[in-house]
Amino acid sequence: MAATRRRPSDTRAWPTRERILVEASRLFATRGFLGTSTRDIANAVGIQQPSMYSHFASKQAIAEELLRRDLTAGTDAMQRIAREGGGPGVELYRYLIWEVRHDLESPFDLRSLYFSEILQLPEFAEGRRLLKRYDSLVVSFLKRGIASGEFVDVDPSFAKRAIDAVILEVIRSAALEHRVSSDEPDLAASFVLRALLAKPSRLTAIRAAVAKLDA
Amino acid sequence: MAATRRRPSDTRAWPTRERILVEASRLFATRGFLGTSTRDIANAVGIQQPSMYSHFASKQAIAEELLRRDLTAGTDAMQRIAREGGGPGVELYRYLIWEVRHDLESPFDLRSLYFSEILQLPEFAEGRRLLKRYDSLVVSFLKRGIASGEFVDVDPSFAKRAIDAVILEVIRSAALEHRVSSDEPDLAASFVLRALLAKPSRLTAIRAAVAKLDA
DNA sequence: GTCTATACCCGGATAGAC
DNA sequence: GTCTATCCGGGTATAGAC
Repeated sequence: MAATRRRPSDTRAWPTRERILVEASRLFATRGFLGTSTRDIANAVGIQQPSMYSHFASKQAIAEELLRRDLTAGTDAMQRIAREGGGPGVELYRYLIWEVRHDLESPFDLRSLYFSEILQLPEFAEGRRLLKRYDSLVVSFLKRGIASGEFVDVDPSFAKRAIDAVILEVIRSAALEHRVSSDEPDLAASFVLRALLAKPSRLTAIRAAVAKLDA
Repeated sequence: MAATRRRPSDTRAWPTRERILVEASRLFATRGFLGTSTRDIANAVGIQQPSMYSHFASKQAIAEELLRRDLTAGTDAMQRIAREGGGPGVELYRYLIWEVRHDLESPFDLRSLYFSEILQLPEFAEGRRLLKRYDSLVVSFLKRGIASGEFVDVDPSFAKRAIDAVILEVIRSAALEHRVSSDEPDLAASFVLRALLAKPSRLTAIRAAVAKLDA
């Protein structure tokens, strides 16, 4: 069971603006958006606190950019995988693998932004809009799987929430334990598919089909 | 699909100490522990900020009491259900129903304390200890289910994390949407059991057995 | 683009009157 | 047990030199 260290990237050579995004996302994840000060971020980056304002107009602008990048990447991946086809089971499995891998490899750690209620603050209207678009993509995808009979007949909104929850937990424990087993993406995707497939025994065939597609 | 409003309880007659715990848990959930000020809590309770210190020595002491109450209740319920028997499937289903109902009916909202990393702060050693005890109870229970063949052969630690994630998500969206469908406990328990049962078709029988036990 | 200096408000916590 | 008054450190953000 191979283990990969999370975010091994040496960010010292990165542009300051990128390093602010990376360190801010880490601090937001552990201390919350409201619990993170601009001084904390500046300290982690290694600059003085006011220097941040050459790159971002406010602390909120940092969170907004993180949300925008993450949500457009997720939406793009969903759409690409749906275009490539294979049926609901294969597509959901591929998407889950992509999402978990993406989250584990990303230098950004965004769980706090989705989990806490800061998205409900009036200032975060744009992030809310992007999130809604992404949510309805996933729900309509689950609906197709249920209608086709490949997924069990569960409330698609509930299923979407359960999927998000499992993904978030994988990211959370990866950050907490600093190292994460490399089969975490498959563990998560398999857990979700077993819960959703009308015939869970199809999981083996789906895994094989995806391995072929990605080869 | 009946809907129950969350926490309808009129807390105005409660002792101040209890009201502090209730309002603090709500604020911690939405703004984080670090993002919540003692003034926020006092305002929500309707007292002046320094009056809180007649009831708790510090903001941290409030969080500690919330953790202690929640973790001892969960551990007690797990142990009671395990004593009453019925086999891994039945016991896990019962426990999940209990947990989700308990969380939805509780006046306290503790997700931020478990989700964020404040538990990692050195000050929260007692909470960490209680959480570890609870976690190992759940894991050893899952191990028995796997050994007996009733659950599929998954990493029990991963399964525990996935279970926690689904429960947390149910609480989260209940708080977010202010009302929650009364079959949410069954949706969550069924999702988890489908993912874990070697024969997901046993779910119907398990549900029936539990209905009989609880009648 | 980064620095120092600074404005100004909000944070947790204590003292002491009632 | 609750109040007012207060301490002081830390919060976001801006001004202006280099």
